[in-house]
Amino acid sequence: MTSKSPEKNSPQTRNSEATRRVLIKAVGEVLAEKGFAGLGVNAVARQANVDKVLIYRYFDGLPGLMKAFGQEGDFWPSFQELTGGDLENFRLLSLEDKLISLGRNFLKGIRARPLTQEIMAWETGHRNKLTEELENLREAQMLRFYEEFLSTEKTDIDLMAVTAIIGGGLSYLVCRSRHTRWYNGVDLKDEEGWTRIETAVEQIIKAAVQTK
Amino acid sequence: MTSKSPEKNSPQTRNSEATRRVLIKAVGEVLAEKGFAGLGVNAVARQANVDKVLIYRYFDGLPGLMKAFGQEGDFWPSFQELTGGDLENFRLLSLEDKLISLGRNFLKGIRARPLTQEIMAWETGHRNKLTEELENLREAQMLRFYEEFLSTEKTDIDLMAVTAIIGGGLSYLVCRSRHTRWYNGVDLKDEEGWTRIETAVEQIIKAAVQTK
DNA sequence: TGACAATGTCACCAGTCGGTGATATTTATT
DNA sequence: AATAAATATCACCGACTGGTGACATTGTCA
Repeated sequence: MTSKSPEKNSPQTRNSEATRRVLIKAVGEVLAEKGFAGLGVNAVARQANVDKVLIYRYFDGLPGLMKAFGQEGDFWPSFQELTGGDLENFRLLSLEDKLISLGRNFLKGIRARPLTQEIMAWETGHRNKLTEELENLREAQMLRFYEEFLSTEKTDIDLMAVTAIIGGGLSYLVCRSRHTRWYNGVDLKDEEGWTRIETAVEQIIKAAVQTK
Repeated sequence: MTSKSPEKNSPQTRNSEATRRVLIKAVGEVLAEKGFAGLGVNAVARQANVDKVLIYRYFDGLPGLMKAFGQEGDFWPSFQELTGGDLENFRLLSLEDKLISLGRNFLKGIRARPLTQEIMAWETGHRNKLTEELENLREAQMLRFYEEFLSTEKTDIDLMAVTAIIGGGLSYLVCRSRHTRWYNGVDLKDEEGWTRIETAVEQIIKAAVQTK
């Protein structure tokens, strides 16, 4: 066996599949550390300890790498999370209880995903392969959820529009809470503020559903 | 030799106050054209047709200039706008009608302010002198509005939290609509989608207020 | 063994960024 | 008119960016 001669610099793994994975992982790391603004070929390559030219070779540039990253991750609360774990049981709940559970679990799910928050925040102002990917995932999942659990419900209100406002509001507040304490007199840095929000969501849903 | 490019270049106004104004105006222009990501000393100075060193001299750097910009503009819907014009008349409305009017006018107000949208979108993910300034303005205004028109109302629901969710939701959807068509099955690029949202807000408010 | 593609490293490009020190020009004061 | 202060311009710095072509190393197959 030839001398490995690794003393020079990096361990040149010579394994394209592994390198791909390292690069994809590095995207998440850079995103977590520097945020979207710091995400570039140089930063990612540095983080992966790999030459940046490989990003072009393997992913045809940063957009391609971002798309690959988007397809790998656990970015949105799953049906399991949204329903509280038991899909069949969830199906038997009243509309009111379904929506309350959905709201509460959605909030919990995105609050537990800082990376998703970063992406959502960026998504509000920009568009790229990653945000596109994530957007498609979310939209498809939301519509599937609606089909699966809500489409048979009889109601006078525009369920999709109402959940859009509430879901958007929760996303907005969660994103803002990362850098801003107060919104409309609610303390987003304190757990008490979030219970206020959660209670308000419940009140809204209860009231809206009763409207027949 | 001396071949000084005579009037090829700027009219060196020699008027610091005017230069200040030109720079502040340039911030808005760059923001409108390139967005926050393209906002830097070089870009602003280029837009203002002024040397960038003046940004440091007059505003002690970009943050100071951004703060000055934040104090100049018309970024948030005024009380006039939010109440529909007639403050005294507004005061006589029922809580339900007050909130519906507030929601509708708030939506209208921010949809008409692309610069505010850009700032809000940025604010979701970052923090700087400008977003701080705007944040303070908004928070103060919202609390003043509450004091002035809503604090005397008797209700079982958490008015501030509910309006935080709805206001946040509307802000989120407006910001997203600039780059994304669909959210939760609602078409944000079509006026019909916005009437759905507006109707949903009304329904939510009506229902929530009835809860006694 | 030799040939060759796959894989990884390196050096360099032109462009932009924020920032600064030196200098030129105008205006106000004496 | 002489001088000093205010105002604006210019040239340059080091650091970083996205991107590319040339080169070195490895593994595989004939």
